[in-house]
Amino acid sequence: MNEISLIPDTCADCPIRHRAVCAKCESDELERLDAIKYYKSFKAGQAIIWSGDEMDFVASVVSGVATLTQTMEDGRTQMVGLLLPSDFIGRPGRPLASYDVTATTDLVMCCFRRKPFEDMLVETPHIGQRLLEMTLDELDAAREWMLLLGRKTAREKIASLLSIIMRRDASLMLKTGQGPLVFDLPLTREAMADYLGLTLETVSRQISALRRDGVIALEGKRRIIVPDFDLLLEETGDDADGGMLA
Amino acid sequence: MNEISLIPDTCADCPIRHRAVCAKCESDELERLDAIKYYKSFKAGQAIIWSGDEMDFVASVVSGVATLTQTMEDGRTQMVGLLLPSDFIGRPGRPLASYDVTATTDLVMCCFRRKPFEDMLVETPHIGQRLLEMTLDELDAAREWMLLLGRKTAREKIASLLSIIMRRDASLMLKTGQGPLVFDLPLTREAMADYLGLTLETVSRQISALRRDGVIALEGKRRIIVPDFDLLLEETGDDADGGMLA
DNA sequence: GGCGGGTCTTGATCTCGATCAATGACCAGA
DNA sequence: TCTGGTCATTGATCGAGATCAAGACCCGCC
Repeated sequence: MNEISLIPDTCADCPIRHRAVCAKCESDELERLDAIKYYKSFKAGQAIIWSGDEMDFVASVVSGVATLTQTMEDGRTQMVGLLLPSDFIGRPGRPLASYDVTATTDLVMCCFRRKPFEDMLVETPHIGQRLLEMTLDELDAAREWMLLLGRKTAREKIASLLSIIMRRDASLMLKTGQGPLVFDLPLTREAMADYLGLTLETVSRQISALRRDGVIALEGKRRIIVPDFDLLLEETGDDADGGMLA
Repeated sequence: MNEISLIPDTCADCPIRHRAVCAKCESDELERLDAIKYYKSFKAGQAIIWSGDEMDFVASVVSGVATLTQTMEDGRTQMVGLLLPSDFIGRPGRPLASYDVTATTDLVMCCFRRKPFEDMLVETPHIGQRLLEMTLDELDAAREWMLLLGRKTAREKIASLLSIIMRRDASLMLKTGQGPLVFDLPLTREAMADYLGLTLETVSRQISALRRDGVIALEGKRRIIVPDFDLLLEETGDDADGGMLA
């Protein structure tokens, strides 16, 4: 039950050491960060922050998956961020949260008290430089996502989401021999719908359709098997070369 | 015909001096920037950059409006950025353009040669700090945009776009007496459709509907008159307080 | 002053995904 | 073992926006 074993003893042991906001830090900078940081764990489904909450910290996702969502007055919900290990939560200089943040799997965060973090942002350039890189990457991802939301069909949206999740946690992915790739969806059908701008029924139908057509196979509800990754890519509507950024 | 008169003589005269990437620069930093900069003008409709092009500069929009768009193989197009004066074009460290950039009005850009700009980014923290702020703002805007694309109705999308354009160039806006606000759309119906993830026919129909319902009035095709801004805001689907970021 | 092309509007019809509704699968707890 | 709850699937029908099509408006140009 206790997830404390997943919390790294030192930054050197940290699974996101080389990809998170601290990636460029020297050991003296890490020591300074160490003094203002603490770990926090959440269970799958638990709310981390509500939009409008006061936020006295910023954080990195150490393990697990969280989502950023916006909700309209009448309840319509859109996911606007999918946070995987090493991703950053919060905005320096902003005291109130702008989005709802929810853990969709069990999750560990490495939190930094906001004020001292902001001071370090000014004083130690490595953190600001890394945060700029990460923010530019997120902006690129947001722009791909906008193309998906505005112009892709439901089937293309599902195929795109599957390939995005596969790519983003490629390191954690289970490989079965040569070809087929296996991974677990960290999202419910409803969360997938909120990501894609669809209803959960349409998500379910399109997953069934992709299964019928042999593009994917299922093991239980959450485990996806992709026998041929190129076949999945063709269904995304992206360019053959992945439509990825040059 | 010659737009050269719109090019500022010195940075002190520059209309975007206090909002662009150079906003935090001291005079010595401005001098360094000055040595690597040049102005470039474009006519309405002209392509500035194609996705995949080599880009040996980054730039600020000085005056006019440009768009960032992505196009799928079959021609489906989605706008992913609307660049108004002071907005930044290009990504430090990236030699190839990721998006098509097009001038939708006559436009002046202040370009910086990329390599020396990247050097300054490392050496003078003010530029990197400002670029980080601007990028975080763009990311917030992209997330609002995702909510619009994924969950808003066609009518809400149009109302949202109108209020976004009004807000963003509020400074340039023509005020007629007290209440009614007047502004010119810097986009064709087709560009609006690409912004909103709609067809141009639907854009046209919804604009007509908002006109019929008295939410807006038209003067020609491009000039919009808003008799009551609150009425327009109600049509956007956003929270009463603008749904804006805390 | 009429012609041609770009831009915009409006109408008729179709279709994809939403909505409404029922059922199934799975699991934790009584 | 049964029960209630969450999550997912599938079917029937509806409707917002896409698509196809026809004109209107506007402006520069020969």
